[in-house]
Amino acid sequence: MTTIYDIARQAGVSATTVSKVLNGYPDVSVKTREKVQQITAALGYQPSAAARGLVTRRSMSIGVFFQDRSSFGFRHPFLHDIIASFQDIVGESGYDLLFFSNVHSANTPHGFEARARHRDVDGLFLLGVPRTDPGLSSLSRSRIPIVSVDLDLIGSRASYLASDNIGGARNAVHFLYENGHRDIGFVGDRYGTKPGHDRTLGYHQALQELSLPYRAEWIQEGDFTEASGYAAMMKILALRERPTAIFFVSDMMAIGAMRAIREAGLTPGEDISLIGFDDVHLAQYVTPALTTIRQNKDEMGRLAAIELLELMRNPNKPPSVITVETELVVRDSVKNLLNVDQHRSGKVAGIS
Amino acid sequence: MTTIYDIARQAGVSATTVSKVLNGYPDVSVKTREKVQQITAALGYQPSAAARGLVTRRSMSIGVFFQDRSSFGFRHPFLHDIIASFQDIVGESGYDLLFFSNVHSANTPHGFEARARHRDVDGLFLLGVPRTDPGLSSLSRSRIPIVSVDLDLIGSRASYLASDNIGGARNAVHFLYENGHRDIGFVGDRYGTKPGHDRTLGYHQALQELSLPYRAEWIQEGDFTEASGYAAMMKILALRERPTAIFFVSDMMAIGAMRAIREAGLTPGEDISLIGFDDVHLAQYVTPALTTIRQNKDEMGRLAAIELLELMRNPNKPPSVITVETELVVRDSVKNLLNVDQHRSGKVAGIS
DNA sequence: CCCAATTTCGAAAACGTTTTCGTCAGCGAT
DNA sequence: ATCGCTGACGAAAACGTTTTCGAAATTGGG
Repeated sequence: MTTIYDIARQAGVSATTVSKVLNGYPDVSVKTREKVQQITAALGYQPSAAARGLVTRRSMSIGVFFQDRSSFGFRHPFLHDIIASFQDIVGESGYDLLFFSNVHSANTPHGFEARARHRDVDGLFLLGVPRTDPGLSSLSRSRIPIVSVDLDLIGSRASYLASDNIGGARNAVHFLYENGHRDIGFVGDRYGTKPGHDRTLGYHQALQELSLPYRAEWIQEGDFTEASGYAAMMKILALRERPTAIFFVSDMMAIGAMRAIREAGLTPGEDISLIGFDDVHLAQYVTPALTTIRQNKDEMGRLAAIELLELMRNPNKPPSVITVETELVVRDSVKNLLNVDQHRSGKVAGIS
Repeated sequence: MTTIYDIARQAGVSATTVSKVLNGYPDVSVKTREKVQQITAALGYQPSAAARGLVTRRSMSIGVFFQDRSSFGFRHPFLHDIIASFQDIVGESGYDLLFFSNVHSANTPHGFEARARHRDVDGLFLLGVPRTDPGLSSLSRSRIPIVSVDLDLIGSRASYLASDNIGGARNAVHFLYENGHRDIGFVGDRYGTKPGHDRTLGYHQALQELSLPYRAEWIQEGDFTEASGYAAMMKILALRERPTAIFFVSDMMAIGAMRAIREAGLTPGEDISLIGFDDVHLAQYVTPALTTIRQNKDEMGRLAAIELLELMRNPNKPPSVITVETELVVRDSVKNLLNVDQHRSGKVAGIS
């Protein structure tokens, strides 16, 4: 390995001086500066991150705890998009991303915090970690900057970011209402995730705001997967009195429900209207194309990155709760009960 | 930070001894060993990866160069699945994954190799890197273990893994043939990626094997995206003599083509048969459900991991070329021209 | 020219480990 | 008693940086 000493020798200066030009210190003459730079380039020298990190206590890397297939066994492409956007931003500031393996805390005896310390990461990004994970408690007391998404982690240096799930859910119900629907069912989240909880809240709020009746038999629960949406729909289809529209807390469940509806000999979007949440890639390709509440993934990643950068830069920055707006995407899966001459728009509203 | 010296002091031994018990050296008595272990646990001590890495020259991390939106601007969920599977395996051996930011080598002046050296990664995993990237040349000469997927990187320590793209493409064409199709079009890859190239090769081979005519006007090119599939299909639809079936080198292009076919007033899977490649998640939800050649993502990740682990463990291991088998997934998008009483299977062949 | 101020440079300590090698004690065999 | 082993331990060097602080060299003002 070529070290700082090799350069020093060739340049006829001390290692200290080399270090200084590499780090942009001002107290070195232009002449030696240029000489050192030239030799550095010629040798293709790269500083050792380990050695540097040892003394600076920083690694220029951000630790990521990312539970892809969460406890209920599905993969959420959604989170990948957030991460990609996140990395774009922090990458501009020179940070690389360290993805911890074996994320379930069972395998990481000392929990998230210890592993972060071990690697000397400068910050932490949490996605898809179940809020019940016991390893989280050590994090809330940690002094390492953290941003988590969809996980209401509170701590002195931990900010938390999520879509406006309550507002989004309310918009979904209001949209159905505006299209003449009064009997509105709901398929929620069995696991009590934070987003699931908030969307349920939004549903209930909207019901109240619109003076719509709460019908327990129209409420089902699922686990965000296509299969669970199918199962939930089956139960609703078995009812003698059915809702005219249903709000699903995830697109995949709505898509599963479409299958159930079709199997019952009915037409989704015609006999029963559906609206989802997320706007997964699939939503626009399914028939009928799914009307949904889009989560702005790029914006989520971007804001998470900006927040974490700021937390890392400024040790006195207090944590925040960041909410990013959702957006109604109208496609073809909810029927307008008021207007006969409704037109089905094949276009995606708001897509640029 | 609690260091090895803190433990040593409390245990009344030297730092050397502590280090030895932490690393399982045999020359320490059971008594002191247990004492040290107990104190270590009590203090929640975690060794500094930087300090350790500085002396051992290993980091217990694997660098990942992963170009998500590749030069032609699409995201491939496919690669995420491979990475997840890869990480599961290497994680068992204690490796974490370091994702480099700013992957396009323009931003990484000294290229992949220098960045890997900088971080002291023990191995490298490459996905989605265009084979034209100038930064690759330094890698082929590198002595750091590398596994790349879909990129025929050769080097003394670099193995390369891909689906059996030739065989898969041949199977696709043969399957169309078995269903009575003789006029078989092709939508290939404009960018000359290695997989695209191999699938084109497979198409040509199959044509020869089956003594089918090569019709230049039935060959189009795209960039793997839905939009480009749509465009390619438009051109083919404009022809006076159309093929009865088309093989697309990616599912997304086939899905785009479906849209074009429908807009032309025809029915995909009925008037024109389609077969794709990849088996993306979407494929089973689109109508008609897309018949395709599945790439075994889990297996790819798993084999890549095993190969890299072995390269890292054994400095003398020669590199290999690893091919993983594809699998025909029959759905509803190719019509059987031979049998009138064909049955459309809604089931996905081979899904567990 | 002299002194003070300013530039420019380098010695040395520090960061937290691992690893080599030597020391020392104890012990069994002669 | 002596010798040689073995088992247990520690001193010290090394890994490649950064950073502090003092020394030396240069400059500028009078």
